[in-house]
Amino acid sequence: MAGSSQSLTRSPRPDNRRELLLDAAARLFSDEGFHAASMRDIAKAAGMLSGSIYYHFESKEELLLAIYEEGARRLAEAVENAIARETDPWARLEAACAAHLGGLIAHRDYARVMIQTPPDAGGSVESRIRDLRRRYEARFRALIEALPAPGDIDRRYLRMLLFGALNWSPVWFRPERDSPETVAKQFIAMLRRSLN
Amino acid sequence: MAGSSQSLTRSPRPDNRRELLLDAAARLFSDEGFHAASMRDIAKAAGMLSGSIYYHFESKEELLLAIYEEGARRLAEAVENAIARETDPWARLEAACAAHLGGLIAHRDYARVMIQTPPDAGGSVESRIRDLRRRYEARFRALIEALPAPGDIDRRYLRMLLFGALNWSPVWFRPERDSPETVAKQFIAMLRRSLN
Amino acid sequence: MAGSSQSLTRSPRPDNRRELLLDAAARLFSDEGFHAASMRDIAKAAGMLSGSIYYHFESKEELLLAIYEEGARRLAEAVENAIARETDPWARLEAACAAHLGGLIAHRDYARVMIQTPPDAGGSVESRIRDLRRRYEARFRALIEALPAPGDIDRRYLRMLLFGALNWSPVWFRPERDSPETVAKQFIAMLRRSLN
Amino acid sequence: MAGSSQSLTRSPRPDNRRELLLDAAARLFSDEGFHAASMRDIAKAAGMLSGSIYYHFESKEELLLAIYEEGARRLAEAVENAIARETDPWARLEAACAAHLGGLIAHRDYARVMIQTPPDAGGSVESRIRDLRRRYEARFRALIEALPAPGDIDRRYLRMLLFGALNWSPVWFRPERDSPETVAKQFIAMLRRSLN
DNA sequence: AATGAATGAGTGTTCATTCAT
DNA sequence: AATGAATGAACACTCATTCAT
Repeated sequence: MAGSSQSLTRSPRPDNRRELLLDAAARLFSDEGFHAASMRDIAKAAGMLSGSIYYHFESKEELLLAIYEEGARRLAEAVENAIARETDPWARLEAACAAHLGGLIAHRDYARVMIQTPPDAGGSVESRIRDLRRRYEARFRALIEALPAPGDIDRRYLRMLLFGALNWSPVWFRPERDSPETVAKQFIAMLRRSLN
Repeated sequence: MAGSSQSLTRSPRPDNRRELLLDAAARLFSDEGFHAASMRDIAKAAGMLSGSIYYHFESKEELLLAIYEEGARRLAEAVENAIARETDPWARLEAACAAHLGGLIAHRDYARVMIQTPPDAGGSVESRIRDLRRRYEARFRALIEALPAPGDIDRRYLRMLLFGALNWSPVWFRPERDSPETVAKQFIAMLRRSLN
Repeated sequence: MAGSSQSLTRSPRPDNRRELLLDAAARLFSDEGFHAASMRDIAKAAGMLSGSIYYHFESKEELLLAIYEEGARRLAEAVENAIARETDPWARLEAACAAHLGGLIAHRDYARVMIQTPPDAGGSVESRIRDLRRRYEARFRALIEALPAPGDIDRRYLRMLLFGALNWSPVWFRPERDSPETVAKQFIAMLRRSLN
Repeated sequence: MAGSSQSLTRSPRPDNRRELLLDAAARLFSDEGFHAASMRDIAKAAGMLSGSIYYHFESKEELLLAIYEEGARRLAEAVENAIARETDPWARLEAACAAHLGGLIAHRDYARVMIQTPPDAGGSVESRIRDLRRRYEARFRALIEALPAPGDIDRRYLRMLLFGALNWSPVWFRPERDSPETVAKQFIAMLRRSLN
């Protein structure tokens, strides 16, 4: 009785400490890089001491992995929702690009961690991160495969051109200047013509 | 006989220690990142002790800057030579791209350090690095400005598309599979059509 | 029995780690000088590792400052108590000198750090140390100002004579040979006559 | 023939490099302390590289010893000349004090190194430094012993009072404000009265 | 008489991590 | 769920010193 009433009155927020920590880490990882951001700084930004992080995460690398997972989940969800509304292959690709770019604004820190983290970083969680990356990119790969009529253009280089541009966008994208839809429309417009 | 010939070919370390150090640092910075690569590791890779580095470079950041400078110098030289041979704006841009991609193969570590180093990293040498980056990118900016007939495509997004693809290329470019000339030709072909 | 008494006397390190560290640092700073004493040595003398110091003190200089503060606090307290018991200006000055010399015995290491640390040492904590020094010396300055009848003697040089002797005393003072009261009485006797 | 003519034309300055080095070291030792002053800094201040010092001095400690010796020599010479002109014991002591204080101005860096160097610093040259110090102080000890009529004042404390004041004088002595003769006259005036 | 280049131990400090409480 | 306190290895960097030239 006492126990149940206690569990009802206490802690109005279930596990928001983990989220807080994730947000703080995402910001520091994306701003300063994985190695330059210290557990102390992350803890301080989340309002706790560095040792306390280890109640929520086993290690710094697991923290990175969790951010990567969360970032991939959010971006994938946005892309999924966007392409579900379109049927034309080019429209689907453009919607995916717009959703990806939109995700960079909405989830800036998580997205930048995803993109900046080199494929060989992360030590013990390296393979799991590579998996997430591959799975996320697979969506775009499929969307490009679904395009009609390659013509004399190698589909692979088309993919690399688009991938590169999307992944590099955090460097130059400014929400106050660029809109995800406009950028996506322009990118697709340039490439679309090359396949007709 | 052996003695005299030896005295001619002697001097096992004339003045190439600085270069050796630069090469080792470039490899480690590009493989593991600036912060993850330690001065001890760099020194060991160059066959000396960590303290000895400081005879040649004032700090780790100065080492990074030196690599950046050398990388920018080599890539710029390659690009300069390439575009000097062409007059047509599109041909010049394609030659520049091929030279840039070729430089990624010839000077892989230096080039990757240049590209991976985020614009806000580097502490005290940050501004000098940003300068080098800007100067190198200015070449491509000029080449794109020189293109005829923008049409309904925003030149800025064309530049971002190409920049992104070029800068991302170290991630996917494999010399045994991709040739700089082929990639450049395909990239330019895709974009050229969009402006006619 | 043994168990319960043990649980009462337990806690081998309650919160005296900071004090322990301060004592160790004071001894090493006073014996070898600020620069010659290493954080590793200080830590070892306090029974911990060098990194552990930084949980208690932000830097070596903050450690110096803390010692200086503690030393100044103890000496000032002793002097304050001593002069409070006297009303005659000369008796007050003599009591202050005796208390100062007595403090050199009771808090030898702290006092020697105070006196040996040159006014221009200490880097970032320099100004705070200078402040402490000035405040401590102000007591003696005031006591000397309160003396009657300067005569043809410049009060400033009287102060310098006494200051110098007091500050130099750690060099020659030996508790087994000199008593604070005797030394103070002799010093004051010599100077008192010069003002009548 | 070639040799002798060479030795005549070359090097118009016989061994001024050693002096230059000594001056530079004295300044740095006195300004920053023995441990804080590095051989690199000393060398740079003397216009050479750190390794070159070792042609002139066997070690950093030998450099310290040399400065101490030179300082003691200069001060002793000044004191000797000064007391030779006086016959009255008090006049001789006052002349010695004035000469000592005058030496602090004329040979500021050397004198400060002498006074600031704690008796236990210097490692292998420690005993030789202690010797020099003792020998210098012996002069003053003898001058005080030569004073007439101790009265009820312990001669030892008179010596400590004067020694302390003289040794502490670098802390407060400012040539633009204090003259060696005035300070010496005032100091001696205060003490003289106490022995009559 | 001095240099260029290096050494290896040492500096103060920070790191991710642990663990009893 | 988090803290206070510590660990031990690592960090970038500096040190006095050496030595072939």
